[in-house]
Amino acid sequence: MATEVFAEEGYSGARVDDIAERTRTTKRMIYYYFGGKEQLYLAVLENAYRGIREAERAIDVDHTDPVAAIRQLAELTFDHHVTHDAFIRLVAIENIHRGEFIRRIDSLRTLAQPAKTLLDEILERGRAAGVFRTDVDAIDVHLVISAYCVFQIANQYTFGYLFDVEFTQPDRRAHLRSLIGDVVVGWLTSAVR
Amino acid sequence: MATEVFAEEGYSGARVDDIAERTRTTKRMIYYYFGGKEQLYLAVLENAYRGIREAERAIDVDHTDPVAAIRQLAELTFDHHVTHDAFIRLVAIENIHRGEFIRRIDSLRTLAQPAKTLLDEILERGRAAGVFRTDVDAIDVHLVISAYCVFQIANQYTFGYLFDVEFTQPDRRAHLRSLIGDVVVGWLTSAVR
DNA sequence: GCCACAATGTACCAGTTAGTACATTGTGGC
DNA sequence: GCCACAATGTACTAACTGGTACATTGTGGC
Repeated sequence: MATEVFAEEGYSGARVDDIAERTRTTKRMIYYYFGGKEQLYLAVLENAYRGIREAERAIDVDHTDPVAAIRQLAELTFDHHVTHDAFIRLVAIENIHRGEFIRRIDSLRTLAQPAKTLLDEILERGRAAGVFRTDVDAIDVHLVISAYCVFQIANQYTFGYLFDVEFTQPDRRAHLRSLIGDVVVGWLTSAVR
Repeated sequence: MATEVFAEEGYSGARVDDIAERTRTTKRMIYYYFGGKEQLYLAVLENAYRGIREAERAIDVDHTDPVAAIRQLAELTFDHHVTHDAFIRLVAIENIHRGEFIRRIDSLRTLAQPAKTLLDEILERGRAAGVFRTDVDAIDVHLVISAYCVFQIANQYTFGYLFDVEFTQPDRRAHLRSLIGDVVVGWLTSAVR
């Protein structure tokens, strides 16, 4: 699929002929239906984000206990990233291009809301129960969780090589998974200095 | 410089002619001294890592208080990443290539040690003082800090666009900077569940 | 001054690649 | 069966790009 080729090779590295061959169509068809390489990439990017947000909406955390809920959210987000590495590669590529393509896809902005709403709700419950610190908002938490989950996939090669960590080994992965839960719970339940 | 061109355009996106022009030499010279595009990229990568590790060694945290020390380390690492975004872009590119180039530069592995040693020492002091949790090692902490600091630069365009966050705005940056300190301190000083 | 060789300039090539012109084939409506 | 037009196949090109052949110039040693 075109997604894989772009995720694998980057925008300039991806070859339209290559994509045509792998999708068992012809380059002629790609130009007929998409218009050009750039539009194809835009379609791939939009499609990837749409798919990921769809999957994200399935993340349902229905604990009454906000501490358990936030831990579960962190760990499910972790799992989610592990199973969508092509998407993460695509996002990395898009950031190399300073987001010049994604900025042209207006429809994606609204897709980010569900994640934020769920977090808002958990945080609010935790604050009301007096177990969460009060100087943290949903974006902060989402940033911390995303950063960790994305990094652990996106930068596994350089970090793994330099610090001799095998990110894909099951034991290691289980450790990494519980780690982000510990980090977020420990942080949110600590006192405001 | 060649570093900038690779950081800006990626490996396949970078043009040898372009690099030649910007360095005010000729393509001929690049082939004469480096041998080819790939060797030039390897030299750029090695050079970038060497520079960053050099700068990292200057991060000196000499508090007796391990809590203050770890916060300072997190915040200095944050500053460090803010000022070295070309390096971060290069690392992102290298990870897109699954680290195939960096793996050929043996000399880089040993450079990662100082960061780990410093962390080991702070953690040890904190555990001895009974203020840090005991189920965390230096790599864990380094991973959490790196993930956050790298992400906040590397993914600023997509995350910023989707969640409407302006990462470069001074107020925002100050908030992000203290945030990683809060996260790490809150986490490390929390109880092991 | 001259030699050996390092450093550099010039012009080029062979392979690749996004994109297209043009011809041909399918197909749904009547 | 035939028309209009959508869908597809074929063959091409113009521009680019990494890499090189060959000629020329600088330079340190004697």
